[in-house]
Amino acid sequence: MKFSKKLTYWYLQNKRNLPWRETKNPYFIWLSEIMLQQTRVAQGLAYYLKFTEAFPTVFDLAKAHESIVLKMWQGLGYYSRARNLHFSAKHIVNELNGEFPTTFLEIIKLKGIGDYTASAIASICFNEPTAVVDGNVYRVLSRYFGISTPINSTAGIKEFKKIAQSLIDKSQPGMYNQAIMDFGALHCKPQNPLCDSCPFTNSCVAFEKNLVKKLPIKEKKIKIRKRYFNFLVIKTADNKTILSKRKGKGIWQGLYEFPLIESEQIINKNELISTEKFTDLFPNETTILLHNKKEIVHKLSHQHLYTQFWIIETKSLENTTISWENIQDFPVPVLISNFLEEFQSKN
DNA sequence: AAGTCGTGGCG
DNA sequence: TCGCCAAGACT
Repeated sequence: MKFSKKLTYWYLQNKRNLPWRETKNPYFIWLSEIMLQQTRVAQGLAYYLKFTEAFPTVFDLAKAHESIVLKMWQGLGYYSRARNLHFSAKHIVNELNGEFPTTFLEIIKLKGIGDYTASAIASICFNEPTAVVDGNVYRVLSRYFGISTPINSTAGIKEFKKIAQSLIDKSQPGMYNQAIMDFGALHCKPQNPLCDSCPFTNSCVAFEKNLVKKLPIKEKKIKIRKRYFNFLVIKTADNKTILSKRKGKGIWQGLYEFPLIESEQIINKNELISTEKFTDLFPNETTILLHNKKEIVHKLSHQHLYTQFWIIETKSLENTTISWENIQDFPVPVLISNFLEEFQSKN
């Protein structure tokens, strides 16, 4: 039996019922695809429901302020997705008359949409036979065909896209694409794939050659950088604090945080108050208390952040300050959010 | 084109 | 514990 036919048969019996599978509205499909990039369905689902309720149309999303969008995205990670989503929503409303583009070549022009997402939207919403290649597809195809080309090499990306494109069911491309992804997610899993009950065992090269555990092959290992963060959690006499917006290209762009002093190592109170930034911020007398005795290690994909929260009590400040009651309105990274939850439960 | 960008779950 | 990796895209 043909690969796509067998896959479709499996899908119809095993597919997950997910809210974005009840629609072909490109705005909703777009939303779901962006949210699910490098993100598990279990984690993205609640955000999808929240977004579609708050922003039922692209116009609603476009007219929201970026900070509101980021606040709603808080906790989902990879925040450039939210910024690009919002940017493209405004572009669709202002430049495309509110109409979502209808072909792969037009869809992929949108900021934040690459080959995968353009293929997904074009196939699901507009029946265009463009094959998706995500982590699931790499795994299924590398195992089934016994391909050892690294999936994150330039050659591998081209090779797998070509094979995926050759396999797609052109009569139902949207269903086929979702079928191969669901098969990878539920059956041909990274660890402990269900080979015992697999409909493809009689033709799977990896199964035949006992290579299932070795495939797919991914090259390079990421390097993790250690950083040492000191957040200055200010409490003035009139119950205000300072948050600043992260700018530039690094982590958490667009999110807010307490004034940050980064150091080369873990530092103590004396070392903290002798830094230039500290004396700039607090020329006057302050009370300083280290909130967490042991540094909090926050792990990102490429960085480990060794973090200390310093509680600083001072009279009042000339800098722009915000009220502690309003702090929950600001989009913050999980590291800050976790601190706030614990800190405010005690105060 | 190799590095960067979050967070959480799993074995 | 710790490494892997999850509906990738951008620079």
